[in-house]
Amino acid sequence: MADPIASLTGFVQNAIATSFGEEWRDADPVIRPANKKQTSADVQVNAAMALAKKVGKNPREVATAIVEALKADSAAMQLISDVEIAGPGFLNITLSTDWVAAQASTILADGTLGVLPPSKLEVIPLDYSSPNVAKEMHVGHLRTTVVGDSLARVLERLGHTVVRQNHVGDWGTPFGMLIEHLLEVGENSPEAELLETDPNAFYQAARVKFDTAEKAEPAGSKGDFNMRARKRVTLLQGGDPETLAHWNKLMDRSKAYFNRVYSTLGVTLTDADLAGESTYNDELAGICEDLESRGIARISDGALCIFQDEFTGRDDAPVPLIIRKSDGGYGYATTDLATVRHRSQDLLGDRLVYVVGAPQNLHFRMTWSAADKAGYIRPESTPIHVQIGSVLGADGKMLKTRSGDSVRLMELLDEAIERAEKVVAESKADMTDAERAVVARQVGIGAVKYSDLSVSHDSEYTFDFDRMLALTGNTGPYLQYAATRIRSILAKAADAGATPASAITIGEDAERALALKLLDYGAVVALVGETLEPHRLAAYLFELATAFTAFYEKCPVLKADDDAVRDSRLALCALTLQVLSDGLGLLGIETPEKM
RNA sequence: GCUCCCGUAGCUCAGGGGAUAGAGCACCGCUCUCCUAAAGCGGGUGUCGCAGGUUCGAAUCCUGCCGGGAGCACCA
Repeated sequence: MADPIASLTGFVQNAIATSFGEEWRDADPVIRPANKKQTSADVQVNAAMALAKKVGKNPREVATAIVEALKADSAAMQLISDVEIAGPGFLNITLSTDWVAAQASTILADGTLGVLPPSKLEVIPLDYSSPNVAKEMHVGHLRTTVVGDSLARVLERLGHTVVRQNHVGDWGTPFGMLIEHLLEVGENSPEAELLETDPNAFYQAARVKFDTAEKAEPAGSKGDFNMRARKRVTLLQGGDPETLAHWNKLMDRSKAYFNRVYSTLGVTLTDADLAGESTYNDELAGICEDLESRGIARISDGALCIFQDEFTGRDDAPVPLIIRKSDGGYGYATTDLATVRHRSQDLLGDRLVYVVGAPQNLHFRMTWSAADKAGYIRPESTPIHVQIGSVLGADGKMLKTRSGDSVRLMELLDEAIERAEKVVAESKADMTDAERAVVARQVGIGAVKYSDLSVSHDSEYTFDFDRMLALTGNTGPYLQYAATRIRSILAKAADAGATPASAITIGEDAERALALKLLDYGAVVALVGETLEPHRLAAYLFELATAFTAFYEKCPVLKADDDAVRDSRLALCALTLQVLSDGLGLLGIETPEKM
């Protein structure tokens, strides 16, 4: 275990137990990074204040006892070079520099980078992206896709089994209209092509046809587009083979669009991860029958509903979860009941993670609560909603184009790449066009992803190209740049025949600070796996890059005074590059070879 | 009306009950015979929305207000 706090925990617990008795062993030792304004120490132990009252001594006495017990423990003193009491009973611990160097050497040599599997490995169905067929993915989908994909990578890195679930909207009433429209324009027409290039345009065309037909012809008249659309819904839900064939054509077009976005974005989702609403079609009637027969659901205004006292609406009365509409159709409440049941009972998920927009929170809580009452969720399963905040434009409102339409995702990504290309072209004029195109994509996409991942997932955030593509500050390009600088050093070293040392030795403060920061990586990845908050990893990587830059300024590598120092510094460079690119990889961000 | 999220520096945002609340941007000033200056260093900013409470200790936890956003019966 390389992480200093985790490494110290057992020793501090021992010290507390020997000083005050075994019953206090499990008390939180409250070990935190030290407050750098107060001390030059590395970590602080704040257990004394918390324990004082409980053990009937004053905090300084408690602190003194812990210090003495620590000093008597030769194993503990292997990693501690100094421990002192400050203020009311803070315990400031300075780590042994030799220990820091040894740990850094170890995680470089064993290739773990300090990332260890958690005590319990889980099966985690992970719902993310989940766009709608025949609709443009918008920036909201972009964010759930980016955050979800990062979580998938982190959880898998830790050893969990992630079952990606792309819960696409591929079913429901609009599909009658969409299929009819597709039939009218022809499956290979330019209009059908829109499904892959501008899905909203296709959807809107169908919509307009539907709306004007409603006005132009009385419903029910022959040739009425609406009537055909409604009939098509019935056929679709009834499993009519010809209708299903049309539906499949529609799906293929949409899949092509999704895959184009995913591949531009560098996201791990494939067709194998598709688990859309349609997958649950066969289960919906059974669920309704089951819930109605057991008295969990009842008819209200013709719709089959589940009322739960803890969820009330505008008039203070319980708000219904509608599982079968009065026209006999099913909405997303029913498919989501089937979904959570499937993920719990068939996939045998532990945490059932839904990376979905924050506005759906109430819906999920109602659905899961109902599913729980129905016994659809195993006690071992915990559904979790990772709430994704809305993306806002510069005006503080939901991001829209000037004309009020939603922003087309592919256009947005293309613009990011285009802007990145300009930046790269300015500074790296010697690149070939092909090289530049690759780097521009890596940098442009990296910038977009990092800006999504560097703020907490549940806060709304303001979309701003200029800020995310800046090469200074806390941005994707800055971190990518830090990585390429290290690559450049290592490449030059290799040319000169120098190789990184197998053991890191620490002389300068900047080396020590960098090594110490590197030791935190495993703990950060583990934390992200628990809290499902990738922005903590982003923040860590920025701190690491900052620590590296300080090292880079103060400690010449290739021009070090002697070969031993140079090789040790090369090892620090190598470890930093590995952590940086591994960490960026967990965020789904590539590190260019040069930029 | 109910529920969820949010309110921290001029702006965008961090902040796992711990000491004097941080970072980036923006602004000003320095620093290249030096491994990528696409950089670094220095400079100063806050009634942590308000009021109570819990605690040795609260931006953090609890309660109540104020202000903003979102959701709340047949679209998903």
